Amino acid sequence: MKPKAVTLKDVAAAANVSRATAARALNGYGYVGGDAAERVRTVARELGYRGNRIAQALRQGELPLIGFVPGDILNPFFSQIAHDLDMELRGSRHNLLIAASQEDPEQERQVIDSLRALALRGLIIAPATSDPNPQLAAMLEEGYPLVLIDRVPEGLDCDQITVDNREGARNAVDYLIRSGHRRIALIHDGSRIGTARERLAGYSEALESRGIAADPALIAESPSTVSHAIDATIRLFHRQDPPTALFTVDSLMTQGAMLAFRSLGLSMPHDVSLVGFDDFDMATFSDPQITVVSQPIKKIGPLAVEMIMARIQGSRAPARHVQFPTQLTVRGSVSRPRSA
Amino acid sequence: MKPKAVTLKDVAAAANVSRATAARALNGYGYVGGDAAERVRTVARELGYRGNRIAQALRQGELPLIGFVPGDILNPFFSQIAHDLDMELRGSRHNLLIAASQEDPEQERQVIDSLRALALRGLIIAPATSDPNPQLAAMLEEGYPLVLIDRVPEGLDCDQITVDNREGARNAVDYLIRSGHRRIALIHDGSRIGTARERLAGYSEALESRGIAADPALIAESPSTVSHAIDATIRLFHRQDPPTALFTVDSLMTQGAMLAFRSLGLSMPHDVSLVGFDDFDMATFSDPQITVVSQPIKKIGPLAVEMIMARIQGSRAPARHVQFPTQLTVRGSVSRPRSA
DNA sequence: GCCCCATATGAGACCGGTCTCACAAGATGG
DNA sequence: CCATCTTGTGAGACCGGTCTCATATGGGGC
Repeated sequence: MKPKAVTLKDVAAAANVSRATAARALNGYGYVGGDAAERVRTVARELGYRGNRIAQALRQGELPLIGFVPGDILNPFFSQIAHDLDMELRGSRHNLLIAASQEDPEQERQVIDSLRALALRGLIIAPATSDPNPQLAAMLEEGYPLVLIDRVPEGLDCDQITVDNREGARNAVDYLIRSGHRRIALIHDGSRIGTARERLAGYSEALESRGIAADPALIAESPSTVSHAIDATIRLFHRQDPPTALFTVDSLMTQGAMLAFRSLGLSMPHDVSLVGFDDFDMATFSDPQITVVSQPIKKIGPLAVEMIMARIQGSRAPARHVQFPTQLTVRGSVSRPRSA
Repeated sequence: MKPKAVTLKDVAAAANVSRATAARALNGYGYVGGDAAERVRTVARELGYRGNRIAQALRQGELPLIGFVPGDILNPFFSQIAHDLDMELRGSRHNLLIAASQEDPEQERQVIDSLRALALRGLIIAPATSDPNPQLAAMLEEGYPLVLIDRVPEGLDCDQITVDNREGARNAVDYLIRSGHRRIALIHDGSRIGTARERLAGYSEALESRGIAADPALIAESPSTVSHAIDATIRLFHRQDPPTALFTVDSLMTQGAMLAFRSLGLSMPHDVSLVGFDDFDMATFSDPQITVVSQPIKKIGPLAVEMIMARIQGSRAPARHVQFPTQLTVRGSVSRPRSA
């Protein structure tokens, strides 16, 4: 009941050699006699010797671990990325430590601190806010391997992978306009999360470039949850002069809008058109299927691993800023407005 | 560019005390003079001293890490659990290492091996198969803290959390029978995964207890992916004498069935009834919403943490086998068969 | 036969902490 | 005033590896 793991010393003793020789035999470096090596390997197998990575790490400085700090693993966007990181990292014999920030800056700070104490080789983070972040700045300064995904704090020149939120939103809204809509509503969380801000900006740009005055009454702010989004949608469409189309800035809100339309008895695309940012499974399960701005999620994980590995291997290259374009995935939730 | 983390030695030197005293001051044990302690703490703060958990772990044997080996994090079932584990573990100042087995026994073996080398404090595993598992048996034998969830290898008396798959399936099928169905199809993956087998058993029992002969032609086997399930469903309903109801053993298959029905032009519940095992978001987004057997997913994570922590704290109590009951969540996807 | 070098091996430093133990003071007390 | 106890502190062992360096041995070249 006291497992007492087999150590190198045990193996060395059993094979009648010194720890140094045993280590050489097992790790295959330096000079080792053929039969000594043989003996050590046999004994190690028999004893069930299993190296202690902690000791190795202590000597060499780091554990083969990469940390990932998503906003929330429950979000399919992040669980896809977590999955890809896990797969990709396995190829480099690293393991993945996941600790969600719950989209809370303070929790994020603590989580990062606790991960750093573990002497991970690097961290992949989706920062909870786009406010300047001294903690990350300090790590970057120290040369700590760091890759930011999805969102980026202001003024931090760090390896990062984002998508072109502004353009994606602009395209989506422009598509609605080209379909004949003029009264296009928007739901966003007024959050610190930069992505939402950029999507809002894209919305405004699209309207402006087509000479449509933005109506502040059509812009709703709501926390990013399905139920809040339902409320926000209902409020928007309960007006005497309701919008003919809606653009939602994330998939949770899109789901909320779908449910709200159902309860309002509005049918898509006949009564109302909908475009959401971010693709999600349900978008293809509803009837009609939902037109969305899709992001190349599957490219993010592998690229993040590539970036962090480069840093771990000591690359001092200037920070890479990769911004993926989005793509408008046209499905069935948009048509010309009835009245138009 | 060579961060050269601040070590205890640096702090001790700067505070003009020995490492021993510095350690005592920082960790608050043993005797330390008031002003020495003060000095050490101040210096530590100024230098940005951050303990090295690896060194601590080497001395004390383990890192404050728990490993989690799910089948696949993309599966919402597992991402919910991962999320709960992460949250729950934070309370005990532990971090979560996630490495998916991809439902592959060989990969599982390797993953567990690589996690063990990291000297984690314990492992929470959803075994990929229910075949006897010597690796896990050996770990158990050694007294390694281990908690199994969702599935359990044969002949392993280990802390475990499962749900009553057989009863859940029996209830679901019985519900269909009580709704007047006689020709009830089943799609399962013929997998080694025990849960699927138990659900199949529940299906058979329900039929038998109502005196309905099971028709092998109504039992389809398909890998557990949406697209395979679509094919399987189509094959089942292309028969000259199609079933009037379908029971699917997991949420991916349920989704596949929904899509297949749509493409076949069958409308639920009018043309066909559907009950799925495992609740999922989309089940409430479709029209009609899907009747499912739901599992108390949110209870699993917290309980798993409780169990593993007890083992880590040295509990030698007999293995706990917790089996949660399931609940039939009746929604709108079942009605009396047309013909009946 | 002598020197040099390649090969094989062990001793021991080291990584950064924790912790035991010995020891030096000052306080207590009889 | 000496013995004893309480404090405060440092030296150094230790965790389990890695790795440098010194040493031992044997073969080849001259």
